[in-house]
Amino acid sequence: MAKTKNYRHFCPVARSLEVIGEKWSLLVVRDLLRGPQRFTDLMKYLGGITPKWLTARLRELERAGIVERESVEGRREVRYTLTKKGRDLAPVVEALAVWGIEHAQRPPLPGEAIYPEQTLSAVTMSLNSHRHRLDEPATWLLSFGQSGTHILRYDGEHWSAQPGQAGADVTATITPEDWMRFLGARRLERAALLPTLHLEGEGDRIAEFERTFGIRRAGSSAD
Amino acid sequence: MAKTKNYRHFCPVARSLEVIGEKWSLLVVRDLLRGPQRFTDLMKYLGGITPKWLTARLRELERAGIVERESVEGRREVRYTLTKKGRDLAPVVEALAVWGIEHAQRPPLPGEAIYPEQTLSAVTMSLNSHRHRLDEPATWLLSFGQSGTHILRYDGEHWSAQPGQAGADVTATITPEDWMRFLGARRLERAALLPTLHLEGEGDRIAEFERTFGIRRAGSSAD
DNA sequence: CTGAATCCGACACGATACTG
DNA sequence: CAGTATCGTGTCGGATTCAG
Repeated sequence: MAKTKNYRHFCPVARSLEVIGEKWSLLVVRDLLRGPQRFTDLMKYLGGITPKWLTARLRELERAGIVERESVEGRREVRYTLTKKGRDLAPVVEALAVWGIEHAQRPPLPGEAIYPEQTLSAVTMSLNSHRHRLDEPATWLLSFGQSGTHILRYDGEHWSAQPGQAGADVTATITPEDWMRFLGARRLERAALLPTLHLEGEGDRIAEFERTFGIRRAGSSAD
Repeated sequence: MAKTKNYRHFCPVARSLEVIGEKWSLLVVRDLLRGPQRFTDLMKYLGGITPKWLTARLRELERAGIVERESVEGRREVRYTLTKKGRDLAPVVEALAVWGIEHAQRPPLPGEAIYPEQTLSAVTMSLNSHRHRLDEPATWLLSFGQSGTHILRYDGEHWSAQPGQAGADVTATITPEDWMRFLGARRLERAALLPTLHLEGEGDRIAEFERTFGIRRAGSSAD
């Protein structure tokens, strides 16, 4: 890494890119931002990386003080965690997610790795970044069948997402594939895909959900 | 580009990196964020890029709708400008600059390309990002000898920088090299480098300047 | 002097297989 | 589960050349 990806600029942007500009590096950080992960978890989320390169990236990130490697006592497991330096990369990942949602979306490709937690994390980043507000706190449950359930929550100020279940104001039941297709669509096409979400809840709470995802209203949407 | 830097994830972060994750791409955007530039301007600021790769990156960024190429009527000059899609990358560059200032700084290497405008742009990003405030608006003049003069301005809310001269509250006269060394130093070492700045102005305005650059006070500094 | 194109070598990376 | 090893390909740097 130090060889070719060396800009020799006295510029913090160039310096940052020298550290985390290699292929896969920022995606490793993206996945570790959701919490500690094991080697095979990362392999799964990064779908397509070879073990050789994941090892290489993790070693580099470790040397750079971004990632910490913790061996679980007695077990063969290794947990990778972000240090503070690593967590401080959150704004970078967030900015990339926001830009990607606004300017680089496309429908999912056939056979593409599909992990709802990644998209939900991106959706919350975008909503927080655009300061999207509701009139009151809300809890939305997204049920992806055997791919698990996730909660998208607005606490009156910030948005957050986590795997799990809870009493929800709105429940969406949808396959991961259809969810991706919905997110990958532009506003006008989303209305047509709305039935695939099978929304349940009170009428005005459903309307909030739809507005948040850009149905029938411009501006302040997760696009 | 489309070959190896293709993640096949349905994730906006991965999508963004597919578009602007190649070497040099974001640095081209960094320099165009300060305004339109010609091919040779970019060559200069990117110190080290080969014309072949600058051409390649500009073509890719053009195809991606991030950069626009404008031929100046009658002349051979070509001006490269950012589109809205390109300007929307500002938060990404900003986040990288902030992280780089906080976690990847180092003193300038000998023979390293030195362009004060790049560092000033990064400094304003960092100050704005940390919401660094002064009690009143301020205009600071940085005179780099034959490398030109630059103005760092606080309008009571935001920080900005531009090349040029103006009546200033504080004037610093310093070589670009010493300025880089100052910025590359950690807080404790900066105090020692302070004399190289040759600050002029009223006592309390100078104190503001010093506080902003982390002298004698922790927190809310450009570090 | 500006805005490129061309050839070549180094190494970053992908695909596949294998191991403690 | 958490990696190594081997081999082929693509990306990039360096030097040179070229047309307005």
